This record gives sequence, structure tokens and C-alpha cells, in this order.
Amino acid sequence: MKVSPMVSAHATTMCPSRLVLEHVTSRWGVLVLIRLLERPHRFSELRRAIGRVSEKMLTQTLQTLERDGFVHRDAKPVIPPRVDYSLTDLGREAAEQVRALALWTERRMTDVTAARQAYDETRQAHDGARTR
Amino acid sequence: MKVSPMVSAHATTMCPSRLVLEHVTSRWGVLVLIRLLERPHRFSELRRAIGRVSEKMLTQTLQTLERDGFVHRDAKPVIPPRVDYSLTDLGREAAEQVRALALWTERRMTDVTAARQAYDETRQAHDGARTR
DNA sequence: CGGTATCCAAAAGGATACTG
DNA sequence: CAGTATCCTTTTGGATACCG
Repeated sequence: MKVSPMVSAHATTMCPSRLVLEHVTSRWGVLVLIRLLERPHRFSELRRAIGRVSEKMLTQTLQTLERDGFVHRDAKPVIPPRVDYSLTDLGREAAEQVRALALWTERRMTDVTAARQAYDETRQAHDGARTR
Repeated sequence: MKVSPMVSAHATTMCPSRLVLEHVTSRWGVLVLIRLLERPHRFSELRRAIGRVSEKMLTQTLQTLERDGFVHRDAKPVIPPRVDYSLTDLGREAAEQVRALALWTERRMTDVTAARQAYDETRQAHDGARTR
């Protein structure tokens, strides 16, 4: 049934914590952790809250985070199915660090944008035209 | 001449800070920032220190981090060429956060490993055989 | 040495259809 | 609703060859 990629390749040559770091900082991992830090969410709530994430990627991300022990999955045996996702204690620690980094990034965005403009302008100068 | 990908797609539909976050948490971005936190490095020093990174990926990573204003590139006009990379103040802040997250991940690896075993075992139980 | 350019294999990830 | 399975496109990233 195949559980999930999210960087499974090179796994043999990499240090194991590197993989975990990639799980929590992956495109969807970050967004899921931050949402769950706020409160538990159902599958489709997460999907809507994040927006533009395919079912496949959300499922994959949640399974990976669950397997790593960051997310708790509570599947109620009702019809229609209802599954709630929440953070474990370990997951909360991870989520808080990730959120801190995300917030820092937002705070510093103006510096980054300025740096990019400077970089692009000096480049354009000596590149001459032909940048099309 | 094309500067660099490192997640450039969907760029139009994503919030800009998300991109920066991906730059600093990317596979090679993390390793570069942590090495440079220690001290400045030449291109080939970084390559050796990190190990198993292709020239292409290292170049791309450094260019992206330079453009974002995290890394300073000092190319000495000598022959043979000598280029030193170091962190800017902004880069040092980023690197410290990233390192904190990386260290946290290492500290918690035993918990993660245990969680994975538990996950895999309960799965295997009700999956029966056929897991090959 | 420190790159750039090109080609190609592998992986990520979206769309769709289907299921319990 | 909450997935799983399949197909197919986009992106990533290594190998190689060449340049200032």
C-alpha cells in the first residue's frame, strides 16, 4: 500500500535526523503543523484551511507526520467517516519551532526583498541587455 | 543565464515568505548555513565539508542564499580564482534558527524512532502479510 | 579554482476515478 | 467524508563537458 515518500530517496546515505527535518519543513508539513498548533482539525478542514493542496499530498503529509510521532490521528467509526488530527506533545514542540522560523521569515521579508532588488540590479547592470 | 530554481514553481500562487523559508530549509540550504555559522568557507571547502553535493546544487544554493541576502560572496580577482562565502547579519539570524531546529530534531530522534516502530508494528499487525 | 551549460534519470506532486 | 490507486506532467538534481 505504500505509505509515503516526502523525500525517501538517498535515505540510505543521509543522516536520519535530516529526513525528519525535511518532514517538518516540507511545503505542506509546515502548513499542517502551524494549523494544528491552533487547534485540532478534520481532514477536510485542513484541506480548506491550507487551500490548493491535493488530497494526495495532504494524506501523504499527515501519514508521514503521524508515523514520526508528531500528529495524532483519531478516526471515529461513524458514517460518514470523521477523522480528527491533532498534535502530540512532540509535534507541538516541532510546530512551535517551525512557526518561530516562519514568523521570523515574515518579519524579515522586507530585508530579503531589498537584498534581492540590489542583487538583481547589480546583475542587470553588467549583464547589459539580452536579459529578455 | 538563469539564476536558480530551489522551488521557483507555483511562485505566483504562493506567499513570498514561503519561498524564503524553503530556501533556508532546503536540503543543501540547511547544511550550508550551518557550516557558514561556524566560519567563512571557500567554495571547495564547503563542497568537501558537506560531502556528496554536486557543484551544480552547491552553486545554485549559494546563489539563492546570496540573492536573499543571507550569504555574502567575496570573489577575489586572483588566479587561480578564490571565492569566500560568509553569512550576513540577516543570514546569521536565519542560520541560528535553522540550527536550533536541526539540533532539536537530533535530540528528539529517539522519540521519533520509537514512534515509527510503534506505527509500523500496529500497521503490520492488521495488514496481515503481503507487506513484502 | 569556481563556476556555467546541457542532457538525462528520478522524484515530487496534481487530476481523476474509484471505494468503504 | 476520508481516503486509495493510477496516470501523467513538472521539477529536482546528478553527470558530464567546457570556460575564464
